[in-house]
Amino acid sequence: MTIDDVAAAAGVSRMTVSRVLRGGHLVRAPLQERVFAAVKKLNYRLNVSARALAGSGPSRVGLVYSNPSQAFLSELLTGALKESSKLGMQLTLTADAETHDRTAEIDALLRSGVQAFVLPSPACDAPDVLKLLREAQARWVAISPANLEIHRFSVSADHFDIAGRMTTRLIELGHRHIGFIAGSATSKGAAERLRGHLRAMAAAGIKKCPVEQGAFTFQSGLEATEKMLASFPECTAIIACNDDMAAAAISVAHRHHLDVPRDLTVVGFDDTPIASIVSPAITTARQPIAEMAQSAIRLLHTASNLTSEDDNKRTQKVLPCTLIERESSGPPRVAARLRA
Amino acid sequence: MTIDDVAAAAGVSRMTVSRVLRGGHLVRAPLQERVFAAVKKLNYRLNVSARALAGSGPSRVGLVYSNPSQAFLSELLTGALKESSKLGMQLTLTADAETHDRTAEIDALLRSGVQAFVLPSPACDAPDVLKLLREAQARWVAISPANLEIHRFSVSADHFDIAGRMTTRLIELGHRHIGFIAGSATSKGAAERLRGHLRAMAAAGIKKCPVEQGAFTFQSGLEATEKMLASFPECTAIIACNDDMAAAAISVAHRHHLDVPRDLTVVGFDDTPIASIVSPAITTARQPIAEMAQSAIRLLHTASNLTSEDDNKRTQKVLPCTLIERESSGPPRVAARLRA
DNA sequence: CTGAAAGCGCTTACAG
DNA sequence: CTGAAAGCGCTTACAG
Repeated sequence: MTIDDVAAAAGVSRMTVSRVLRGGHLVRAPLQERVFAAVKKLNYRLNVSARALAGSGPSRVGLVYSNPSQAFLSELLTGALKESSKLGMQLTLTADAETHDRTAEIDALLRSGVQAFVLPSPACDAPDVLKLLREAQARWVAISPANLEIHRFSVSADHFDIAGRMTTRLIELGHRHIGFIAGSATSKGAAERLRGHLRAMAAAGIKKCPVEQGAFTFQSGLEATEKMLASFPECTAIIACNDDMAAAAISVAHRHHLDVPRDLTVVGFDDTPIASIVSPAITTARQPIAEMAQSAIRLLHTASNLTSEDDNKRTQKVLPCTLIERESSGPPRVAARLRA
Repeated sequence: MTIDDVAAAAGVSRMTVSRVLRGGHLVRAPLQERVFAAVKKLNYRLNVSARALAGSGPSRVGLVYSNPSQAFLSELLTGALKESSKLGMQLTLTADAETHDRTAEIDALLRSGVQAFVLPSPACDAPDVLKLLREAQARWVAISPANLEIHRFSVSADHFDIAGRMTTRLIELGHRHIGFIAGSATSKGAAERLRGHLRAMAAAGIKKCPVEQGAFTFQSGLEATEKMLASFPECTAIIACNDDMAAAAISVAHRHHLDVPRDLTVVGFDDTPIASIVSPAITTARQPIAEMAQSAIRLLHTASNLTSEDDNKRTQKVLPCTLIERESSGPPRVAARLRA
C-alpha cells in the first residue's frame, strides 16, 4: 500500500498525491477531494520513514528534560510522541543532567545530526545550552521559558488567564475577602498568576487584595498562611500559587480549627499529586502539558518550511489551562466568622 | 555522513559496514575493529529512517497503555523511547480506552501496518486484545502479564525476590514478629510477594507468619492492620503488599499511639507518590519499569530475526527490583512493648 | 566470509 | 497548477 496505489485509485500522478498529503497547496480542490477519497477508501497510511528519508525537514528531534516531576514528564512525552509519530519525526530523549557538564548530552545529539530540539524550562533558560544550540545553528522550541524574548519559538501556558478565572470563580461563589499567597519572586508564571488575580479582583470592584509572599514550598505556605490569617482575619478564601502551598494552607486552617471549605476555601495551581491526596482534595488548575508538547513538535515541523525572510518573526503559542474544582472550595459561610 | 563514508574510512565495502552495524555476524574480527574505529572517528550515526525503509524488521511499534499512574507511564515511555530511538524504531502510542470498544485503537494501528506491540498489563491480560493480535499475526511483548504461559515474550519484575529481600532486611534489623498484609487474591504479583516473604521467614527459621488479607486499597489496609494488631499484638513490623496499605498501617499505628518506626516498622511496595508524601516516609521497593520497557523493545527487535523454528521457545525476562529504605523502618525497640 | 545491483516509499528539484 | 526523473541512506537478495 503505497502512494502509487492511491494515485492509481484517484486517477492522478504520484506527485499530486504527495502534494495533497503535504498540505494541499497548489492542487485544485476537486483533485484534492479525489485524493482524500482514495486515501480513505484504501486506508492508506504514509510511510514516515520514507518521508523522513526523502524530505528535507528535520526528521529527528531531541527532547531535553531535567528532573521534572513524573506527572509532567509523562504528559510531555505522550504529547510529543503522539505528534511526532504522526508527522514521522523520530524523538530522542536526553536528560540534561543538572550536575556536571549539562551541555554534554546535547552536544552529543548535535554531533549525531539532530538539528531540532524541544526545550522545556529550565533547559531553555540556561545560557550555556542556548549558546551551544545557536553555534550549531539548531532550531528549538522553548516550553514555558522564563524569558520569551530570547526565543524564536515558544509554547507556554496561560497563567494570567487561568488565575483570573480562578479568582472570578471564587467571586461567583460569593467570596469577597480573598487572600493570595504568591510564588517565588523570580518565577514568571507566579507573576502572571498574581497579575491575573489582581485583574479579576479589580474587574469585580474589590479593592482589598492582600498578598503574602511564598516560595512554592510547603513550609513557605505554612508561614504565609499564618500571616494571612493574622493580618486578614475576615478572609474566606485563600488562593495559593501552587498546590504545595495550598496543602500547607489547609493544614494551617485545620490547626486553627477551621473547616475547609466551610470556614475557608483554599485553592492551588498545577494539579500535582498532593492536590488529590490531601483531604479535602484541592481545587486547582492544570496546565495543558501534552498539548504544549504537541504544539512544540508541530512548530518544529512547520518551521522547516519557513523561508529566511520569516526569520525575524516570532511564534509564541499560549495555551489555556483547565480549572479543576474539587472539595476544598465552596461558598463562604453565611454567618459572619469569628476569629481571634 | 553516510555508511559509505565509514566504508571508505575503514577501507571496506558498504555491505561490510552494514553487517557489522547489524550485529557483526559473518564478518571477521579484524574487519569489525576497523569498522568500529571508523564509526567512532567519524562520529557516524546510522540513519534510522533509511534502515526502517530498507529493512524487513518491524520499524513501528505500538505501545498500548490503559490508565496507568503517571509515574509508571513516564518511566515506561522514557525506557521505551530510549531503546527505540537507539534501534531506529518508531514508537506509536495508543491509549486502550477501557470503556467502549477497547480494541478499536489497536485495530486502527494494525490496519496502518504496525505489526509489533508492547502490551503492559492489563492490556496483555485482555482476551479480546490478544485475539485481535493473533488474527493479525502481530508480535507482542507482555509486560507484567497475569498469565505468563499465554505469551511468547514477556517481561516482569521479580516480586518474589524483592519480597524476600524486604523480609530478610527486617530480620537483619532485629525483627522476629512480622505481620504481612496481602494484596488482592487475584493478583499474581501479590501472590509472588507473599511467597517471597514466607520463603525468607522460613529460611530464617521463623515459624509464626501471620497474614491478613488486604485488597490494595487504603481502606482495606486500615481494616487489615487493625486485625493484625489485635490478633498479633507482639508484632514489631508490618509488611504491606503495596504503599497505599502501608500508609494505612501507619495511620492505624498513629491512632494507637504507636511511633513509626520506633514502636512499629511499616514497609510497602511500588514506591508510589504516597510513599514519599506521608510522614514518616515509607520504606518500599521500586520496579525497574524503564528497564522493563527497554527490554520489551529489544525483544521485539531481535524477534524479527528469529526463524520459524524458534517459534515454540518462550522468552521470559524477569528483572530485579530495588529496595528503598526510608524513615518508616528501623530496629525494633529493645524494651518489650506493651499493648492492650 | 565479502561485494555489485536493485529497491524500500517517499520528496526534491526541474520541466511544462 | 501538474508530471517524469533522480535520489534520500540504508538493506535485501543474489553472486562469488
